[in-house]
Amino acid sequence: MLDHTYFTAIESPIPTGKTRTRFAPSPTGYMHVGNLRTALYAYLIAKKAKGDFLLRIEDTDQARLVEGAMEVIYKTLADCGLTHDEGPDLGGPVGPYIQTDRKPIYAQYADLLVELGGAYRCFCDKSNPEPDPDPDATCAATGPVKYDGRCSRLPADEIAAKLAANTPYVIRQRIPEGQTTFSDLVFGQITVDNDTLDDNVLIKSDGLPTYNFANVIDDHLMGISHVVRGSEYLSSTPKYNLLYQSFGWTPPLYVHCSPVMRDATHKMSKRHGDPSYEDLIDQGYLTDAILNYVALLGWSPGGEEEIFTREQLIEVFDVKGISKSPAIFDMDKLRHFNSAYIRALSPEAFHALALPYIQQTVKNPAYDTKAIADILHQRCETLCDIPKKVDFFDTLPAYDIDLYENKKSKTDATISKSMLEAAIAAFEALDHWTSESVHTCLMTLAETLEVKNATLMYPVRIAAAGKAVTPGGAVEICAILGKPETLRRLRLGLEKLG
RNA sequence: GGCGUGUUGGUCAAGCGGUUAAGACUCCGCCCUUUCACGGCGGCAUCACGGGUUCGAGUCCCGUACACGUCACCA
Repeated sequence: MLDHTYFTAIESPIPTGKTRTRFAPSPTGYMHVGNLRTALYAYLIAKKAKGDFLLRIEDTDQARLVEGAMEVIYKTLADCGLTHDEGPDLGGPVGPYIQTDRKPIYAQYADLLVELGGAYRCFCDKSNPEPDPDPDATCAATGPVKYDGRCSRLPADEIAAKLAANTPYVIRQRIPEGQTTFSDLVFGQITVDNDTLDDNVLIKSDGLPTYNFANVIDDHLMGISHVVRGSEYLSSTPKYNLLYQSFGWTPPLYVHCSPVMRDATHKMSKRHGDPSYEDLIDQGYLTDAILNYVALLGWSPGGEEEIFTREQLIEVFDVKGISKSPAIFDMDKLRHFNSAYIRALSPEAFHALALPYIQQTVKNPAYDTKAIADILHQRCETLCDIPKKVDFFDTLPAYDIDLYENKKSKTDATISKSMLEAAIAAFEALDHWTSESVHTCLMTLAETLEVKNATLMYPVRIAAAGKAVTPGGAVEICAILGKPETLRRLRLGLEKLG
């Protein structure tokens, strides 16, 4: 006989009606973009309702554990500001928060469920084949391979005998006849015939629960109000609802999210080389930009505004805006968000972020990295754009003289030559070398020469940088280069022009 | 194969029986300009298909196609 006081004792101390969501990854790999989005939505739902966001680790598959995966999860959540209120590291009122630490709890509830008639012990060992290498193909060819349920019909004395003989067993869910309906906040009401459902294993022979069991027990005991997860669980949700019914519990609200795709037919995946959160960071994307973009992938705020801080997202987020169809991850749009976030940074913040990238190609300590950061600030989409944009500071590239030919600024080799001569003369006479003085010097010179600014500026910039496209104009570049180096490069240009 | 779900421009998407079918990204053109970028203006381009229901359908119903998910002692 089961001790029912045990269950009352460990029933959740969380007040009903409180919004609580959870992010429940299994530590099997890296944090892909879809995962991050699920975590974000769960966080937003909780915080919008002034509720709790918990972290639970689903590690019941001992074979798939990956070293270091937990650290990636903690670090990503922390970096993104998706701070949890309860979790393995923080503890909390409904712990433990790691499933393998909850093993005794599942065993108790499994026994209860057997007693309640919602599950049965299965002694079949034949039904433990090696994992099918290609279950999809098998099902397509042979149809579904359902367990025949023979152990569900075992007489009591036979069960007792097997138990007494220590026969290993699993616990399977008993699926009743009829139909099961559940409601999802994104997909609406879904009904299935119970005969399409299998008597799934709830407790494995190693005594650990499967996801199918653990998620129900944990979500209930932890007082989870909204279960936010990927839409791959849509098909098994009826089974979970049946479990809630057997226990006499109220099921949570479901929020199933469609996947983030790499193209029309494939999910984002590590195998295809799609970037994880960490990869994106390495590629020079800002956390806030990634978060903002990911929030909008498969969710629409309704209005025309697209840029939101995390705080604004909490305010504006609504489950109603989550879309049912999958969304394709668009790197171009991420770049757009990233450049907007970079431009919105303070000059100091940008300099701090950009410095290591600048130093990849600008090693000459004479150059003012703050000034270089300033000319880059409004001009890069990712931090990784930086090194090659400023590589000309350390070494003047070998450039071709037709670079001097430019229609818009009305320059060609001949005009450029005279412009450089004039600029060199003016610069030689310039003692005080600052951005302002260089600017005044050049502007005055253009006026004296009676040419448009571009006609003078263009050749000076080409000679100074040796590149057609540069961050900043002639003035900024010359100012950073300093007088001697500017003059050296301008004279070199003059030489080239014959 | 069974079951489930989805389908508005190239991409993200708004739309909730009557709209010139929003907006953003991309791309193109123009303006601004010291190259580029930023910014401003403009442009290309969409309701998967077929039947209904209705005075009227992207919007509701049915079917078809296609796609995805699921059918593990994985989650």
